[in-house]
Amino acid sequence: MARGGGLSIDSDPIGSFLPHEPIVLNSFPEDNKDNNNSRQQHKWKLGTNMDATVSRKSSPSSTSNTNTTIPFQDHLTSDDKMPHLDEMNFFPNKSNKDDDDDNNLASASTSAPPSLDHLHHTHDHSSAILGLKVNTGLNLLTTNASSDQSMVVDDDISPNSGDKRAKSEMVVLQVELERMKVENHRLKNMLDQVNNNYNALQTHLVSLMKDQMDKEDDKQQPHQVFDGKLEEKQAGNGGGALVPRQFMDLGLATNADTNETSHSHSSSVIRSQDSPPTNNTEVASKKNGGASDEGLVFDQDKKEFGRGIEREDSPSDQGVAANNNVPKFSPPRNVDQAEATMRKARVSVRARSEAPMITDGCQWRKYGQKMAKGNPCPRAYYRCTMAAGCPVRKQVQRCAEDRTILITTYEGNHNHPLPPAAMAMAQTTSSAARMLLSGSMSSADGLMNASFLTRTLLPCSSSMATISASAPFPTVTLDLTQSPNPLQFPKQPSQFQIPFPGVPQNFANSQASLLPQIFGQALYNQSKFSGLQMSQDSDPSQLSNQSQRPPPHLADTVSAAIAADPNFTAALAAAITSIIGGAQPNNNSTTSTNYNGTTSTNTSNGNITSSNNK
DNA sequence: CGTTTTTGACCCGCGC
DNA sequence: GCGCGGGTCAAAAACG
Repeated sequence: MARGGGLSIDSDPIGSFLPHEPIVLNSFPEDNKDNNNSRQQHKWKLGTNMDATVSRKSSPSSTSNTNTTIPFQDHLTSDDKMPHLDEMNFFPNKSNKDDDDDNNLASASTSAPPSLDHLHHTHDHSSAILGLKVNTGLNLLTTNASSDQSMVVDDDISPNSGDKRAKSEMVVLQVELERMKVENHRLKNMLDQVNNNYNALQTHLVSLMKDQMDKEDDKQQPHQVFDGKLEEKQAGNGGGALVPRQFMDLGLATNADTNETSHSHSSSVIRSQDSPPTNNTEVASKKNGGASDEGLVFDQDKKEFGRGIEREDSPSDQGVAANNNVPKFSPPRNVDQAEATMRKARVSVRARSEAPMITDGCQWRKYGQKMAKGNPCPRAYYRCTMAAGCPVRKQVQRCAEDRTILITTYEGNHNHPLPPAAMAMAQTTSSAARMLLSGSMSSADGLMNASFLTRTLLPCSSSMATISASAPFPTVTLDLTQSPNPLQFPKQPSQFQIPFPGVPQNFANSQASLLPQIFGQALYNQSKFSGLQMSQDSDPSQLSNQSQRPPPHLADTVSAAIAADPNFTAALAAAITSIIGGAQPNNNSTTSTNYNGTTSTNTSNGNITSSNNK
């Protein structure tokens, strides 16, 4: 049981909410400890999409679930065969049933798709139509459908018409020709449109696949990550104003890896652009011996586990070090030492749970346990085992004051795709870390963030999030132990207690695993907003003002995710979708903010403390 | 047999 | 320099 206990717990819940990715979720059998899980899932995901597309092409009617997309796929299909207008059968069931359909032509002729149908019929029953036209004059578009059959009969019955009739036919034919020209033009436009859609889709698909590839590359060449950082750092040193800061993005890699859409690029953008600060500047504050094996794979790991430079210089690095960043990196050994003094951002989650660990969707391996000072409960150290060399670690410890409270502290960013459940937590920690980091840029910003957090994210809770940048690591603490408080979540508790099908879980676990989602989203948005604000307003007072009145959309998003939807699954999905769909926050502007090392405390709620030491 | 946990030892940073 | 505390390693044990 204990073996892979994390797994058995992990196999779970959050994932199963996401309707979008049933395959992924189902692919998490409880006992499957295979590290390849996540990768496989993503393969499946991609494969599924591809298959779906193909199947739609081959047999449009075969798709069952994605009804909304079928028509579009059909368009694509038709578009593939562009030339055959007649095959653009928008109403296959009607096809050539004539009469009744013709009755609809008149009214339909004003809209494009029906006109196609119309065209169909004009080809097949031109004679009938002609007969019709003869009797109804030029009133083609309005009442021509009055009695199609009778017209045909008339045509048959009275073949011996005079010249007038022939002239009338000519006129009718001309008119009809004219109309068909218009129809043709319209159809051409439609084709163009469909074609454009198809091309857009194709482009999108290609870009997605390209992103996928890029992610793979990123994994293999994480040095890129440090590019921006170094440059920034050098720039900062050159300016003399910047003190080496400690940045880290928790879970960003996860985002990049798991969010298959436009997200991927954003993560790289963040790393290279905005973050001089952010980045995995996972400080090399660790001991030497720690580096051993894992450090060879990723720079992050080197930074994380080893003294960095030594390992980067080591031949074993060559594979990865082939990239051009190493030269940039090697010079500043001083920088590396300076980094050693920098701190790691951490995200701590407090939740009531009887379980030894909260559910976060990842696989963890315990690698150590220690008695921590001031706490009779031992602190356990876990390492993410979902991928070799994943630098993410977490500490789990029970609260000394209240042993029902489990404190889980995350640090590091995943270097592999994650299942939605894990992504949720990763996103949460990532967002929180980003927020923290952006807050650490300056006391003013930190103030804003702190205030923001409580006022927007947690309007009904004054003590659920704590930002503490105290030594040695800046930490965001998400306190999930109070959510059951009816005063704080007046009507929500039932939602958070929704049992997850097939996943026996206690309430605490639910909280621990779900609430972070909401936090994550809100924090994420908040962080985003923070960056935005910083880019536009540098006046702390304005920032404070901003913090006083959070943007409505933020509150809306959060509250919508939490409360609006009675089905928490949907709410969760919405939250995740929002996260995935949104662009990564761009904290670029914050990089110019000096790290002034001040300590400030926001006592607005008496719970938010943002302090930067050193 | 492979994987995970346990646990003592070790390393490192920090404060005195 | 020394001790303390935090964090990690790695051999041994345990487990499935």
